[in-house]
Amino acid sequence: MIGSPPICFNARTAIRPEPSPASGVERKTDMLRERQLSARIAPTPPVQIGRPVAADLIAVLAAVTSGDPRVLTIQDQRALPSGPFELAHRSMQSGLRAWVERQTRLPLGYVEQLYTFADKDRGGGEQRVISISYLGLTREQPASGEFEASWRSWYAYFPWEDHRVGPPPVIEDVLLPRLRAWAEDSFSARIAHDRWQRAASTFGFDRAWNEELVLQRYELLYEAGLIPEAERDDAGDAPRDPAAIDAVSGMGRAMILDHRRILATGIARLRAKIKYHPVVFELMPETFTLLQLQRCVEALAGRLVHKQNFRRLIEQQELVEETGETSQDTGGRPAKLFRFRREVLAERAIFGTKLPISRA
Amino acid sequence: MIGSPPICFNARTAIRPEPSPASGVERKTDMLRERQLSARIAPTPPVQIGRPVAADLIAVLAAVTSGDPRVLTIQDQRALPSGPFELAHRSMQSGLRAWVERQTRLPLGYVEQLYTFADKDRGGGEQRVISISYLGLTREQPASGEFEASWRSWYAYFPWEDHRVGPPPVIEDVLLPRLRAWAEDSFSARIAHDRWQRAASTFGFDRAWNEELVLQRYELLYEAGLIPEAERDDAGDAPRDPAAIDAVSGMGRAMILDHRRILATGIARLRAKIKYHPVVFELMPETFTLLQLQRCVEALAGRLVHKQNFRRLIEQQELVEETGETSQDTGGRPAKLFRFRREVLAERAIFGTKLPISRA
DNA sequence: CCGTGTAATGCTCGTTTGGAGTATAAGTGA
DNA sequence: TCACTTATACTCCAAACGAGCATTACACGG
Repeated sequence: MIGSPPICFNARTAIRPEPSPASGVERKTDMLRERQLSARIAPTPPVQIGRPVAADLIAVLAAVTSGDPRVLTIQDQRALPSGPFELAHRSMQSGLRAWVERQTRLPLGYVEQLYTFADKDRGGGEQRVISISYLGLTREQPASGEFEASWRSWYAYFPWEDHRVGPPPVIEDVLLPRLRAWAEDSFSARIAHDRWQRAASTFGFDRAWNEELVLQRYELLYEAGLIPEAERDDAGDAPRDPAAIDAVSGMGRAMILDHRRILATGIARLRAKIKYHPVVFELMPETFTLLQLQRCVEALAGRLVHKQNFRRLIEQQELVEETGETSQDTGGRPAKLFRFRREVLAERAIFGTKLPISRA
Repeated sequence: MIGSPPICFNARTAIRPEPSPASGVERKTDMLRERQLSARIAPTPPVQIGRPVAADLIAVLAAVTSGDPRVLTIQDQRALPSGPFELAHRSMQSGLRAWVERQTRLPLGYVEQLYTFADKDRGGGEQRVISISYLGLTREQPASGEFEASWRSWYAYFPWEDHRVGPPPVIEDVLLPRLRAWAEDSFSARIAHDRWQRAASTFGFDRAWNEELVLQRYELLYEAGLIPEAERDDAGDAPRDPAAIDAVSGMGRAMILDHRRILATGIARLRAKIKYHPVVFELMPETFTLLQLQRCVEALAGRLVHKQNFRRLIEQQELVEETGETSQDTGGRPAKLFRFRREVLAERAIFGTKLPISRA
């Protein structure tokens, strides 16, 4: 990547628009700037442009339905939706948004770039593919319907990530012993120690569980050869029968290419984000009870939250306001209905919304 | 929890999690995976490959020399180094690393992807360019020498970001009045209010200064038309005379295209990162005193730190170990020399290195 | 040799957060 | 009516944090 050109640094002049990596939410500003920029004249282009590559977008679209965090999948739930990068749009972000909304009729409340990958030969031959992945949040009842897409709980792909009812048995029953075996199967005691160290710290064998290490855990399992995708790659030839791959007990459902890794990246990002940015509301219906909100957060974080503290936090931050109505769904004292105070998005530049996650 | 944009809370430690798609530090895992993936056979390229585009990499290379945070620039300090994306390397990250090390002879201790941009019309006609930006940290005495590259304090580009000796006068003397004028120059009182609200919160007129909002501040100034680059874009034709652009007092040195924006992204990312990940050490020499370390952090954060608390934090986290030697450079009691305990990188999967930033 | 300047260090304090627990109120359904 | 479920109001406590005071150690200049 990056070429060898001795001293060259391109003197390109065209200006690059693009939505803010920070705000995620596309602002008027961005649009504005983009329009202006595209009207500009590029003064001095003469730069050797890199050789052509192909680019496409991959989306991790998340929603939470009845306490279950879901992700939109295609191809028999083995792939994330993706599409070619088109020039038609002002920015990739708006392009992604338009594309998703057209395909699924779901409004995307929030879009954020995740990561850009470059694989050698994917599409064959000389051409290289660049994949730019995005995380998008949408409301409930996805009603995707249309084509071959379907929503699926992301814990189907990462069974070890759901700690809402305590640590999943699969960790101790399957992962722990296999990771230990992997660690011990090393050339040196040093490597064995390091391996075990990593396993213990990412899975919390020796400390508290950290729900944000989704990607690290996946990568560790991959490296340890416990992930079907890894075996497939190792083989160097066609993947084994999908059914067989899925059959690898306890390791979760496999996906094509590195889609599962991208999904892990998205989950990790989202779990981190909800702690300091009020994005959860993008996943909630217009009005909701505090318990519903809490359940949503718990679904994402994969762990429980202390109810009283959760409420204290939400209230003291004035994130929501009462609608005046109440809901008496789940038998029990009726709960007040709330609505997200969108004003806070403007009020505070960036702030931390915190999540009280139980230690127990 | 939750949320979307702002929720306030005290400027205490606000530890911001991070969109770290991975650890940033390239691990064996990554290499491994990439090799495997490239050997893999794509089962069903579910995706039509997009039309060819050009791609290049842009680097924000940072170092801290004698209390000054520097960035590597080219073209008379008006551009960030960049180069075409080539297929020669296993990954973009390793490509970037190799390229930089070859060009500058600087070892990159840490590399992290920042953001990927896509422009319409840049290289002319049909072809579109994708720019993938990276943040790289390197040791002191950059000794770039070689070609037209030079290190430059990043506060030359963002004069309002250095609060180490208190808020820079430029904020109250220049920015505040101009932003107020911009806010008032709106169609509606509502817009005026929103504009002022944003200005006040990002620049801390009505609350504490938040050093992480580098990008938001830059974008705000851009939107307000106070940034030379914006005028240039607005003009719709060739940029004005560079000297004239730089002359815009108080607004910092301009750069080509949106390089300054990318730099802002890098600074913001770094300021956030040092609070929960021990990356500062990548900028330090092999051995150092705690005061030097503190100065480095202060240079990056653009604000002072409480010395005693800083030490307490560093020690209790066992990030460093004594070398046994002392340094008696700056007249005063000789300071013990320390060395970073690299083991911690392996010990803890991710942990928080916290920084005690003074409120005063 | 003493006084002064500059840092390094050690310790204390009071406040703020954040995790947890207890108690009580207010509905539904059997 | 009771049994059950959830909403809500408070209280406690300990760790984390921001700040300040006091003391120790050197270099240097008279």
